[in-house]
Amino acid sequence: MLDERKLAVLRAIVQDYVGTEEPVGSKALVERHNLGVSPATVRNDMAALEDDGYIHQPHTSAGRVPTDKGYRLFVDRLAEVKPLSAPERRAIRHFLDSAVDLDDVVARTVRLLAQLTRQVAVVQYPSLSRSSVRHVELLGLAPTKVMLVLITNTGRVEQRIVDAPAPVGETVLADLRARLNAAAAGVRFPEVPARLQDLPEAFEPDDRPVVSAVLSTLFETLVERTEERIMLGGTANLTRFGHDFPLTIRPVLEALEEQVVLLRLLGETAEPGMTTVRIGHENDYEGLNSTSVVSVGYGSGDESLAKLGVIGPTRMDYPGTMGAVRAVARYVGQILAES
Amino acid sequence: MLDERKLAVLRAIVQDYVGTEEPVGSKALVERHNLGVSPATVRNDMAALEDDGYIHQPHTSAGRVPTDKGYRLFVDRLAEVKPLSAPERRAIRHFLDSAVDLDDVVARTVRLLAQLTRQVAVVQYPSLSRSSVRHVELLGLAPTKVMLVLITNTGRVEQRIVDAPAPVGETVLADLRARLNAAAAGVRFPEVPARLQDLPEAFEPDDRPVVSAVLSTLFETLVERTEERIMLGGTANLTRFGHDFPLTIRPVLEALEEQVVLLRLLGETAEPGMTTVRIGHENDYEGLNSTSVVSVGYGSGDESLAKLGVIGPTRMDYPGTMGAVRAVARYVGQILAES
DNA sequence: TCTGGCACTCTGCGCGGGCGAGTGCCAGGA
DNA sequence: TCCTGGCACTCGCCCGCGCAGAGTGCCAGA
Repeated sequence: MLDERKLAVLRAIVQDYVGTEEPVGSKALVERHNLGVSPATVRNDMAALEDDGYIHQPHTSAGRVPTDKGYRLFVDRLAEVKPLSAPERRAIRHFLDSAVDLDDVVARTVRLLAQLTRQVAVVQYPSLSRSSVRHVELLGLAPTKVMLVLITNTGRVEQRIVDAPAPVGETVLADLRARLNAAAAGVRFPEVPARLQDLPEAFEPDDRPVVSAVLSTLFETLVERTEERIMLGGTANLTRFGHDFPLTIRPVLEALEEQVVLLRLLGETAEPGMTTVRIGHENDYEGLNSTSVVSVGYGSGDESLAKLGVIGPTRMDYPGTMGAVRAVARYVGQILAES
Repeated sequence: MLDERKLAVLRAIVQDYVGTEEPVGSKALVERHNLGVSPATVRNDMAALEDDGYIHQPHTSAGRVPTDKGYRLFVDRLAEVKPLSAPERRAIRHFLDSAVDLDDVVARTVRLLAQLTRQVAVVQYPSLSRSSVRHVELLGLAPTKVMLVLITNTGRVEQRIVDAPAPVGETVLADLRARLNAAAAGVRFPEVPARLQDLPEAFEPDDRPVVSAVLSTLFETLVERTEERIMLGGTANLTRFGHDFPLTIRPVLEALEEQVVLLRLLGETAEPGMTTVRIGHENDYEGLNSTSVVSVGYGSGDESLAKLGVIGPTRMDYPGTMGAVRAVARYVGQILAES
């Protein structure tokens, strides 16, 4: 069905269209790529490609534009990931090395990705599922209010206010604090609930509701905070999207405001280095039907901590973008492993 | 120079233009507002207003559009801040009440502001410099390493590692923790050093260097961490900006990516409730020449903790926006005071 | 000082024609 | 069998034209 030449034609179409943002015709194609055949032949191939749904003609007398399916084939079989140049790699390395803390690493990564790809960059905070509890602190703020402070072995601190169902005595609080730390200190997040589930029984029946309230808040904190945070940047690059502005850009901006959507977009976790490309309608979210997402897992060592990626028009430079995303992910992983 | 009627005309022009987004002519003006005079009279007034630079004519045969100066006059003398409706206030209250921690309060505030005003919302995290100490926690990590956790009355948490000059015993740590909290709890940051300066003398000479090390780290934390954080949202509302899209929106998006610019935009701090409006060219930043910023200080009690506000086109509903911004600021202040 | 009338200006819009890019098809040649 | 050159055709884009409508400025009169 698709011989070598047809694939070459498709590749050429994608490349040209990405460059010019205009439908590409048979004549221009043979001029810019030495395909070794005449425009007429290319036209036949194009007709075949169109029949198979890889390209599409906006109007009868216009050139061809790749479809989502066409981009998909291009990404899967035709594109070679373009590695970054040595100076670029050095710049990345240097830029990330000067980060002072986790927030800074993430912020810099976002900037970097946005600048390199000239698209919208999204970076998920490293997952804490491998973290463990260093210390849990409880502070009575008011008779029925307790502040819970969780300190992780990575130095991260999370705090929550617990509304207790009954007044909490200072002795109970101290007891609970001691027992919590005895049972949970050094334990990895996912295992904490199991270690603590019997804890309420160590207390007087009157105090158990309070203990349970504190515990459930703690569990929530362990789970929730872990995966949720995302930072994004480079939204100004959306202005390079297309000429038919507001309609294209609005749903994208709306999507970007929803953490949930962003998280789903980055997709299920995968091994570090595993690059995922979702093209146009392959994204569940409707507003992103004309965008593609290139994402990759990053992590220290062989375990994936989180994902990062970029969001851009389906008409994007896939090889370049994939190269940049991968490179950044690798360096971020290294930085995190070192610190 | 500007009699009552001219002011009424200006007010009417601003109101109509904000509503319709189209230059407003004399005839439409007398039809929609009962000014009690004929279009011809209004035209004369308009000519005068234009001479004084309050309004402007895009083309010879077009209606008038307010200038920055016109909006300024409107805001200063003609606009009455529109209070929110009772249901709206209830909704705000309810929405903010369900926040679980500081991050959540800020995030919800941003969403709220963006939705209420249908513009881009910006919320600065409560500043540390005006906060007071709620609790200081010390954790021995290693013989000569102590983690210092500072919890502020606004729910913010800062942590530092202290390198002690000598091994620190658990009893000393407990003693220090107790004394620190006794002396500093509830005290405003700037006054903390004075309260604690004699503290080392309460300890054995051997332990004093350790105490001093902890104290100096604490003082540093109080002062240093001025790096103000900002959260923004509602960027999708930018798409309602104008019809001449990319050119208007791009510099705005670029500005919004720069924390520094945002901080400058919110401006110098002021008392809580003090509403500031910067119109068009009154903003230093060039890219925001066709936007206005409505900002207000918020805080618990009578002291301003930080600012929040919205950014929108100069052609915005100032009374409504100011009302919403003020109301949200007041509620956020309350929430922070309670927690 | 306000009003009604009048002439004038300018933008926006719809219309129609010409241009050009690009196509599909076909017959001839390797 | 596959490629090529040629040819007729289609259709979107651009340009210029003219018209309608909104809005103005000015002036004379109340």
